[in-house]
Amino acid sequence: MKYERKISEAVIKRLPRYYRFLEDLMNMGISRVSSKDLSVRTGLNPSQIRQDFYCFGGFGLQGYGYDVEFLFNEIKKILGLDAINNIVIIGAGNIGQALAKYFPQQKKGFKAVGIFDVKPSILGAKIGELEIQHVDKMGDCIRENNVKIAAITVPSLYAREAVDMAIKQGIKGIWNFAPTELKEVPDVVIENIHLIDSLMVLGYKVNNN
Amino acid sequence: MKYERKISEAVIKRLPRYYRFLEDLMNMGISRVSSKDLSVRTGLNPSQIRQDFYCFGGFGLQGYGYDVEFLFNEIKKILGLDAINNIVIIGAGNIGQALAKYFPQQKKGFKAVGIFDVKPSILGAKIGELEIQHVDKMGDCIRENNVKIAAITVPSLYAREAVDMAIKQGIKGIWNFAPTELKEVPDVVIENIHLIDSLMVLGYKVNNN
DNA sequence: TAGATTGTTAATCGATTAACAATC
DNA sequence: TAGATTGTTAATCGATTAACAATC
Repeated sequence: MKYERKISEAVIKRLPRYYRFLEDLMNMGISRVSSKDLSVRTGLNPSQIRQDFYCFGGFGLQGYGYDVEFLFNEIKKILGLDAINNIVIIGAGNIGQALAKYFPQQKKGFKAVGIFDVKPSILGAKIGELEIQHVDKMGDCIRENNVKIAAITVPSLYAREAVDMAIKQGIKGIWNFAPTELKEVPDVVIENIHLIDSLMVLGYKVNNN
Repeated sequence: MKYERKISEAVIKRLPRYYRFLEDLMNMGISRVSSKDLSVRTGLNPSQIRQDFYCFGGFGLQGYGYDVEFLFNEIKKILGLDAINNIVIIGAGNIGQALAKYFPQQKKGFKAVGIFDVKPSILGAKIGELEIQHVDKMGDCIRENNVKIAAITVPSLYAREAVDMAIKQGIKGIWNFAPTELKEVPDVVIENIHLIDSLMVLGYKVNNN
């Protein structure tokens, strides 16, 4: 079965983009799309688009194209967005609070179920629907809500510690916002959002265009 | 001259990482590093590291390695971090406010000099050192501070409009936080931070590990 | 049926890695 | 000088793109 083969990172990274565009098409009432159409809209090569879907067995019909809703739902399933994905946020600073407000109710398949910190002065404060709790309470929250993903929004210096703690409580995915490289841990996946890095790349391009 | 050749995207994206590691080395008082050392620390292949620096003419000494401070400063110059890079933030929602607090005073070479919105109820509010101003004032701010980069943190629906406005006022780089694909504009560089996409990729990996 | 467009293999392209001569 | 490690070219690998037979 095609699913068995390892899907490359490059392909996975394009899936959310397809997903977004297909959602737009659905909202526009378009029910059918060809790889050529999608190419024009996404800027990707039509061969690449077909190749990407082919990794999962292919979702189209020769001579017709792709059914928008069907394709949308297939990608939804692949990305695991048909289930509830609960996340916890470690660190209730600027970014942590912004995330807590951003994922209130299963926004796009993800939902923040807890935000944690250690700073006494902010414990108990309400961020949207959530209350900032002490990290000591995190283990319970993770187990009760079957949480697999933790967003790390603490200062770099404490990132390692926060990650170790999260993994000990059963977390399998780290969404890291600290501008530091976290050491790989077996069976745990790390996805970095290095804002500064991204801004530096942009700065370079602006100055060298 | 080597600088003239087009540097690939992949190389540029690794530069901030080198920069961060070299800063760490400096803080640890380490003055000399080989590509093999850097390889162990960054997880990158030593050949790749040398190849990357070779793109810019090479910064090392045969039989010795690289001088940490020299290399750090060269990368700093390449990334344009030896100058002040002012940015404006369009959209004073959760993310916009978090960014404004994150770049108060030339943090890592970048400085937010203005944050703009249209919502009357929040205009005038202080975010750290900055006051939320109406977007009508943005043009003046961009010219006065020679701003080249705008962070877009408005809802997707208004992203296109915000970008057009920014470009009209002379912006050359768009740091886009709206979960939408912006159409390419000649002479303007776009760098996307698609938080949802990143989280979806993480979710996929967690479920398929 | 004829036309369209996928699924799938093959070719190309670019990025990563290996190798080693140059040289400090 | 001998050892180390870069600069630089060559080989490998993987991702992208092209081509076209299959088939709706």
